[in-house]
Amino acid sequence: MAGEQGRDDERVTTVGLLFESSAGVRRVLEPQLLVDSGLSNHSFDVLVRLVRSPGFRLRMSELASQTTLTPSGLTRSVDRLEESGMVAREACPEDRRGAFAVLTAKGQAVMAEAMPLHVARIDDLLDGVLTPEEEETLASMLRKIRDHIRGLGLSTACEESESGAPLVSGVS
Amino acid sequence: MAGEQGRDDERVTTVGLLFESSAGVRRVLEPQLLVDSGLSNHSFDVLVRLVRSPGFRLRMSELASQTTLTPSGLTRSVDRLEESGMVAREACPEDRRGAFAVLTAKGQAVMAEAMPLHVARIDDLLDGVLTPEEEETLASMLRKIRDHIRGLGLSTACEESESGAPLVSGVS
DNA sequence: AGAATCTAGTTGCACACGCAACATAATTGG
DNA sequence: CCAATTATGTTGCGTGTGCAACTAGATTCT
Repeated sequence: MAGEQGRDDERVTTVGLLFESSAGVRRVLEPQLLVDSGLSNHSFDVLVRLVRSPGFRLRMSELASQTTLTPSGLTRSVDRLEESGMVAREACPEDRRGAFAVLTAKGQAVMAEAMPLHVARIDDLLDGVLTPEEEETLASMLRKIRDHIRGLGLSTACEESESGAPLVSGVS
Repeated sequence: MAGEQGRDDERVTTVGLLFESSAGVRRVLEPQLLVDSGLSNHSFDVLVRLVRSPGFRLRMSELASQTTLTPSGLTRSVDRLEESGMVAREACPEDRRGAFAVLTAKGQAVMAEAMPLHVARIDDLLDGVLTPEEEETLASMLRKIRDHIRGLGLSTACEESESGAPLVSGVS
């Protein structure tokens, strides 16, 4: 079963392409973002979600599931953002174990400056590569993939028992 | 230039979607890959390039530029693969500072088992999300992006002087 | 109500990554 | 032919990340 190559292999390639292009875009954009605004990609990601949220606030868990970070990574990321004075933690009145991350005035100012710069960088990078319709198509496909993955068990994985044990030789 | 929101913002979203879907796919696939074959995403990536190369061999630099790793990261990655006995380093006769990474018999065996499993995992993940034509379209767009980025200065960045200094407040 | 279970968020730990500096070898120039 | 420059690959160091274990608060069940 599943021994041939060809159509199956295309999917591996597509996934590889997804990783490659994502990493490539990131490798180009991240240093520029750092120079322009002093922000890492992850920090920017967090701040973007906050800017777009009503009241500039979001629950930690919500933030974690929206960004590409795990809860643990998000905690550290927000720690750093808090140290920089761009984000503040606020207790949640209804759920005393929960916490909001809220954008401070400084955070808003930073983003107000960072966004146009970043948009310009992206334009520099992407102009002439895809037509506007292609970009739209790309976005819609990526959205489908993302939504599908979000629909799976994001938090606690449960269905893990179909193949059981490590099948490949002993690899440490 | 590049100050309004709207169409410009779409691109930010598209790039965000690229990061998100890539990270999401990876978060799902990587643990499965580890259980199935004992390989990390990066290791698998390296091995795939080698499997597809004539003589199962590739120069370190070539490998670095093809994968999502920096030369430094690749060195460590190949170190680990070498410890596991899946890859061996071989001196390059024509260029005595260069090195080949070559797949050992064990490495080939591991990949022979890992590939079908991984393909099945990807099928599980992606089936029903995109039509075959959509997948093809997606792949071709991602390829365009990747190729465009590869065409830029991959190694030593040179054109970095258009905006000069950090423009946003003092952010540490 | 009280115990068991579950959820939100944080931390210890180990590990992998990138950057910058380095060693070594090839290439170019005087 | 020997010096300066460039290219290949590896290491020291700092940092960011995820996993698993943990604390604390909510929820459910009897």
